[in-house]
Amino acid sequence: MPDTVPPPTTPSTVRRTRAIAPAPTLKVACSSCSLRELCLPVGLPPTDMERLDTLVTTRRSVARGDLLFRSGDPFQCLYAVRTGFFKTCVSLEDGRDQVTGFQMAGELLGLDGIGGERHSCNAVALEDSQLCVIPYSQLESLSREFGELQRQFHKIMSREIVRDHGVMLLLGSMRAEERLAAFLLNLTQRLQARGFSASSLVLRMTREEIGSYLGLKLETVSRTFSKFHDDGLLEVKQRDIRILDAEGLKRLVNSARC
Amino acid sequence: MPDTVPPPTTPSTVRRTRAIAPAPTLKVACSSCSLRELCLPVGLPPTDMERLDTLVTTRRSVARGDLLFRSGDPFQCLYAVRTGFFKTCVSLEDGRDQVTGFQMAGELLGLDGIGGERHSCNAVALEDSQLCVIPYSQLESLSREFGELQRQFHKIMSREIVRDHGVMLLLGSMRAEERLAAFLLNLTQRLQARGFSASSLVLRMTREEIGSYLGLKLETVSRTFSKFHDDGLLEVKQRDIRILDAEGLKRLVNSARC
DNA sequence: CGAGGTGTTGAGATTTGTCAACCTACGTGG
DNA sequence: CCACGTAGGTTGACAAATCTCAACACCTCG
Repeated sequence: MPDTVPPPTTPSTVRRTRAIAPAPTLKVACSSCSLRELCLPVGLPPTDMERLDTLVTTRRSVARGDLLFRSGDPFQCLYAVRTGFFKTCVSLEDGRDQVTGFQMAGELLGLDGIGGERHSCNAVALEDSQLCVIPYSQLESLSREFGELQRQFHKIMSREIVRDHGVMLLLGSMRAEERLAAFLLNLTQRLQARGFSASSLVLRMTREEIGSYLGLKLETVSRTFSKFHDDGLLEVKQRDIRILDAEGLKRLVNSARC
Repeated sequence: MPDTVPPPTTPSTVRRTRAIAPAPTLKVACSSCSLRELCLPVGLPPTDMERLDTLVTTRRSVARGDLLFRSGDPFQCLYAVRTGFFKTCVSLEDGRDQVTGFQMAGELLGLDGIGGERHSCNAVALEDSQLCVIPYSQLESLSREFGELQRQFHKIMSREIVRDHGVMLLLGSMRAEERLAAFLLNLTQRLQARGFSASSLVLRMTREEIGSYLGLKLETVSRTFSKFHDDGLLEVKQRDIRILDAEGLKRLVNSARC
């Protein structure tokens, strides 16, 4: 039974293989992880944290372009991004698909799989990445023991729902410029929380992937970038973005149609 | 402290008051509820079910047009729809808002509130409704005791996430006809699971609310209904819909752009 | 150095939105 | 019980946003 990690028997499935360090089984410890304030352990008391260290013991590396899991795979683990960057996407039979999110360090992947015991989306690494593996059944039992962990996990799921509602609002009632502005502000805010600059960023995804996430065609995304540039809001050099007028972007999102 | 039922002190807040039975505190029991196979208790063993009866002890009535909770309200309880129909919506400062879902019997409301300890959307009754009140902190402790309940609750949250991803797909990559077709098929499927006809339904929401959910203007929704009628897919008489060609609707959704 | 993936830009087509007029059904109050 | 007012629904004509198709530029990687 192909149960756990889908066997990369055919090296041809690995795109752009650039000799990723062979899955190091390093000592992992949430309690000493620099991401602990952005990840599952947020705010846990020391005792809970120690037990979490016993839960999260393995890592997994995924090379850029490779899948962490795909829709239909049996669900067993959640993953916390340690380094790197992911996208998740769902697809329709006819080939169309929709990027449902981009995940960076400290964010969880795989919550979609709990309900149906199979993953319902694809998770693709947009750069070489490392993840902490969280066996779900162990998380279940540990969170029966530790109320704070349970609560924290529920909060993470709830916030994912709220985030999704925000995306629906964006897709359902914003125009192209507002969508892109909201997207950039969201990205910089999350990057800033991770210690990066609030005003310059490197996009890890293509225009097409941004477009898919925002419900726009890649050309519209590209044009909107150009417009932002012409309006003095951004400096755009391919995937390098420098935000010149964050307030201007915020105004675009909020006071859209007065 | 206004803890449980918010005091309907000002009768003026109640629109269209048509003398709803004054919040009956009936004996409530999940174990004997006809909705148990569609609601939180799905698949729980008898012992867990009994304990659930001690958790869900109160009901709440909401008249058509009234709010169950609104964005910003402190979060304390989840709600299971017993009878009636709800919409949830999020709004932007500038007045625009987005319907994020429609909930019918057996479905849960309030999951958005766990993450921020406040509700992040409005829940509005689209018809006179009754709900079971599920105090969240008690659900937490009970689900630490009963693994099956914990797992069931996680599944419900996960499925909500998957549902939201489906809506993103709809909003991000489908055209008006596909969106409406997908919406109608989803509604009838859920109604059918509740013992209603698969081919005729009464919409509980306005064209504008459908439009908000689907990211379309009400005129577009109306025109699309008319087109479906002209194409022999539906019979439309205001809110009464009869589906004449379910296969045709499915074809619209799946094989959209060949 | 060349190839292929990615990004930009233009012109025209298409879909959806906007505004306005009008119709319909329902609930309220006379 | 009927008339009327109003919210909700339909339809038309036109405007605007976005998509489509196409050409071309750029950049990275082998």
